[in-house]
Amino acid sequence: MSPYDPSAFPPFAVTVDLVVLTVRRHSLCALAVRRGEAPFQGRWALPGGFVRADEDLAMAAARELEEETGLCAHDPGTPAPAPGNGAHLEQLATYGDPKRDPRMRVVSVAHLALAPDLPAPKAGGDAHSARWAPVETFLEPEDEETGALAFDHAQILADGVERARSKIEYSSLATAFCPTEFTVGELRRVYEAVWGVALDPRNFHRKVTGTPGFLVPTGGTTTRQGGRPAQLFRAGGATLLNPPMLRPEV
Amino acid sequence: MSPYDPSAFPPFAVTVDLVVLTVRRHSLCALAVRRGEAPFQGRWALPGGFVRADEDLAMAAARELEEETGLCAHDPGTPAPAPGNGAHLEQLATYGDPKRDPRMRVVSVAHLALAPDLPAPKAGGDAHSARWAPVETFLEPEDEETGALAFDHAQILADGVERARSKIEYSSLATAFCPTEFTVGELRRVYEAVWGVALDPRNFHRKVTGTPGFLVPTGGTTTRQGGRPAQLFRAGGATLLNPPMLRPEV
DNA sequence: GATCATAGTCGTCTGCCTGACGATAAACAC
DNA sequence: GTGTTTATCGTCAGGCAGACGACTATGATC
Repeated sequence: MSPYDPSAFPPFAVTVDLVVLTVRRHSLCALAVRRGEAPFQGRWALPGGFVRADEDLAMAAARELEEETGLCAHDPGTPAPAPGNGAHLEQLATYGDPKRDPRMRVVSVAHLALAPDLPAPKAGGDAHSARWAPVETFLEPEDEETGALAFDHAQILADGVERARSKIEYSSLATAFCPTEFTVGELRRVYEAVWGVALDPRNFHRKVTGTPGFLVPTGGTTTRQGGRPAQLFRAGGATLLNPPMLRPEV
Repeated sequence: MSPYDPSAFPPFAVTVDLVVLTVRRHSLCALAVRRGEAPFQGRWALPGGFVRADEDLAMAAARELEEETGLCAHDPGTPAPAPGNGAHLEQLATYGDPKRDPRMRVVSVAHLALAPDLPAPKAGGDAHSARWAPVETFLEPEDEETGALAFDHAQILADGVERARSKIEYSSLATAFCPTEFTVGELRRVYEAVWGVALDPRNFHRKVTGTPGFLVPTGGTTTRQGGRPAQLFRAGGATLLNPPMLRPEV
């Protein structure tokens, strides 16, 4: 058989699913929407939807992200085009188990989005409601009310969280969780929330301010955390952290 | 519109494409097949094919890999089930530009395979011939005879090479390029070929033998490289290298 | 068989980075 | 003012990497 005979290929649906992460109240939170229809009706799921016929995968992910959160995605590498409401968006992995959707063959291209803390989420079209919750809520569903995520979304979320946890080690990705201007302490609390550990403020300060191009001071200061006023920084041009930030053992 | 209405989704074809890498004669080589039909007839391309209706993505990639090379893929994390002809296989990324295939909407889930040096490749079903060539041959197509890869395969190959280059820094992945038993020098030549740099033999030896669980001596020695006989090792259980192997600055 | 070339292996030294932690500074609450 | 909180600077010891010397064990060559 010719592998490109248009009449011979099996029919697939292609969707994008989003792992949208943010840091709220010192914990790493993910966005979930409640499913309004079968299967898994009433269960929580990752936001997502079909890729349209004329749409790139990244475009589809950015569109879904905007529909669900109002965030404007920007490609990694380029500085945020719309300061304040931009989000980091990157492809995560693709999930295509034949049985992952009971109705039909669906291949889902999962994307990972990282955003600063946001106002209350707005529900998307196919969801009765949406909410932020700590990732453990979905990954260790002890909570009777929440339950496990629909489809294979728990696996997708776990993969997205793991990607975020490892990528902030060697890149400036953690700044995607911060507003345009932020203090060293705020950035440290991002690392602490994502990794679930406590970091030494003095060593962290030395590391991030000593890495050329990582942080650029804006000149301003803030006292919004209480205590002594802290310098404000913006993310510098450096995207790779070399040597990396070391994640403490366990 | 309901995002899961089966009558509403646009038709997609889903393929897997393979970036198969090996180290031959001190250089990093990729497998390419010559296209036997339009479009890009006669041009070199990455091996690949359609995902079947009842097939997982990883299964499809493993099947294509076996068809093209005879290699038996094994999941990362588990030791090679078939010593000598096993290959590391992992998902790379998914490419879905609407115009990437001029005939129809094709989403390709690219996979990365790493294999020890192999005998001459055998041609797959849809290819007139297949060959190994240094990755630069395809990425910097100065060679008139070879030309650029078909479709977006140059980008896929570049992404696969970059994945391999970065992943051997912090994992034991480089052993996937080696036969079951290998010497420290052979492993070092893998790093040198993949990174295109020269490494200090003494510091490299100290690093790999000093990392617990990375290498386990088999007791044997070999002299196949000439010079003093070298100890033979197998890959140990450790899959992560902490601290990582440092890639020298360009 | 002596010499040479090649590769492998063990050590040494120096500089950089990290982790642990003391000390000081600048705000706010009372 | 005193206490609390957070930010920032400094010091010190240990670990690791880069540079490189030294020695070992083989095959090739004369």
